[in-house]
Amino acid sequence: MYSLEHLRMFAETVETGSFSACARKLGKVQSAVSQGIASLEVDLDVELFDRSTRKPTLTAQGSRILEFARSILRQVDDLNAATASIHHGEEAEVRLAMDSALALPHLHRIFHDFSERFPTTSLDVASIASPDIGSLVKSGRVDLGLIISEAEIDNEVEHCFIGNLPFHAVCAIDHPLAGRQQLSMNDLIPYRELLLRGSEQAGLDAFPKMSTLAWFANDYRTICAMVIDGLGWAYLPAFLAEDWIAQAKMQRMNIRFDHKPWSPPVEILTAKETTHGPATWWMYEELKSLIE
Amino acid sequence: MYSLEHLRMFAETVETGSFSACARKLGKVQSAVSQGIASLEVDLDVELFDRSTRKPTLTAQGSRILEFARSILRQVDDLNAATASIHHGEEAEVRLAMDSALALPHLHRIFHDFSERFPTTSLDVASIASPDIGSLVKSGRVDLGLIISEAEIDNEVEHCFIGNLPFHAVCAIDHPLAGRQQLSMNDLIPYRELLLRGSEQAGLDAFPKMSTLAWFANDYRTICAMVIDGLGWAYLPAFLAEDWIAQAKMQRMNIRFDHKPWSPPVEILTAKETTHGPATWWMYEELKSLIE
DNA sequence: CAATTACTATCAGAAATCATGATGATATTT
DNA sequence: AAATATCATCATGATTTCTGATAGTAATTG
Repeated sequence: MYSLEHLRMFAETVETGSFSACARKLGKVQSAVSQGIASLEVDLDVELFDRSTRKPTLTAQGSRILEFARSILRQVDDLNAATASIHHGEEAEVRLAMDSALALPHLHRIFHDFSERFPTTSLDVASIASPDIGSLVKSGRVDLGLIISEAEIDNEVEHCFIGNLPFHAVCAIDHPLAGRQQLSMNDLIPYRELLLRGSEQAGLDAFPKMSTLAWFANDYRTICAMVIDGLGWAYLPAFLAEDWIAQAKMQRMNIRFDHKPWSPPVEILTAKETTHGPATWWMYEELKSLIE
Repeated sequence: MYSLEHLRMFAETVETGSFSACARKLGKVQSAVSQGIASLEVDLDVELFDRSTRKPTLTAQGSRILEFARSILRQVDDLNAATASIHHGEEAEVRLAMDSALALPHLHRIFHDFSERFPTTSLDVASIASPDIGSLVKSGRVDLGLIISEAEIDNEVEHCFIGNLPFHAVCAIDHPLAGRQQLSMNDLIPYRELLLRGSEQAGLDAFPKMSTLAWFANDYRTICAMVIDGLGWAYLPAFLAEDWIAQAKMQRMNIRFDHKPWSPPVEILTAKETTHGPATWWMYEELKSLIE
């Protein structure tokens, strides 16, 4: 039966172009490679190289086998990377629950870096409304939570303030409130407000309800779509709203009591008294720089 | 260094639940498996099984490694399938050039069957206008050609007639010719006709040019889009046109001299005096039944 | 409860595999 | 023409793997 060493010899010979060079590279003797390839050829009953020329050249069949051999060796590298990862105490998986309002462009940069730094650790991202995330962290079903803070602080989980996320009040371009200047709270009351609400603690809303009539969704993308459809007005994360404002799909509202964009605090949640591995820790540190 | 046998032992032990069962299945002795797994654990420096219980149970680390091991073994199976394929004389690749007018639904069934019967042989499908295919077959750049016949027969390639493909004359729903009854050839002349034309032999058109003004494309999908856009009328394969007619994007023209759908012959081309492998041969046979 | 069965770990020797270094043949470079 | 580099082959030694025996342990059975 052929072994991984045989496949490695084969691939390396193709790479370097000669048995001798392959042997040097793999720290073996030339005859070892020569015999190794020969025995691989016997095992597979396939002639891999044409030895009639100066340097052994791949046969058509050999190049077909080569693809498979390389593929196997890549997987072996992955396996070795995984064991190295285990030795460094890295987790098999990092589970992150985050509010969809926080899907900032910079987040994708962080995810990308994560994939390079911890290639064998998988990342499980759940997009969940902020109010629901605390209990997930508390129960250990996720490692990290990324939320827009609630009014009260839950002492059973660790909080880390990382900045404020500006929100804009927006409505559709043809909404009755669209053109109006200096809106007061009273002006808003008659119009439907679209709010984020978690599924678990229905009463605990992160945002103040201003209008008498409110509709709820548990995802900012849904709210976004509803605003564009003219179903109501809402506070949306500035980075989300600005895209749509630029496309003239929605419009910022001119509200008298919003001198500056309303910017609720953003926090990372972790369970207390839990030991996290380096990947979770790394992610935690990176998320601290999520906002600007 | 661990070997494929080690990985196989590991995977099989997990599968069967015990070292002994694994040994029976792999035709070894129990102690060989016991030692094999132990040496794998030393090589990786990872404890794969928890031996404290009755039957060895995977550790968390073990299950992480297992995924990689299984993946490697799957690839090894693929490599072995490829060598078996080589031994059966199967080709690494079958190259098919076909007219886009012949992308019948049944063709996908044939491709699917091909992938199951020749899993390690790849298929290269080029969508090329019929007039250009002959020379590709002749020069050996493709193994099989699937064309709508030209008037004259090229004696340097092998022809196999497999049926007739009905064409409908169609135009856009709002085209001037759309509603008219009993169109004669003279009625068509003033309106732009959209024709298929190959890039190589520009003069050799498979279809008669009726209108004074004609536009050309080398792909029926393009012509389809042009008809829908109202750029002209065309003969389209019935199976293609019917989809769009059902969606009221185009309309069949009522032409006096077309009592029945115009149905040019369809042929398979192969190079003369070439030896093809079983995969090409199989494809050839299947394509014979392409047209019902 | 004792006997049986099925399992794993360990060990020493046999068997197989693999690596080494030397040698000869051939092709390329100097 | 000499020097250099390559590959195949071979006998030997090193290493790994397999085997069969033995012993210990947990579950099952009568």
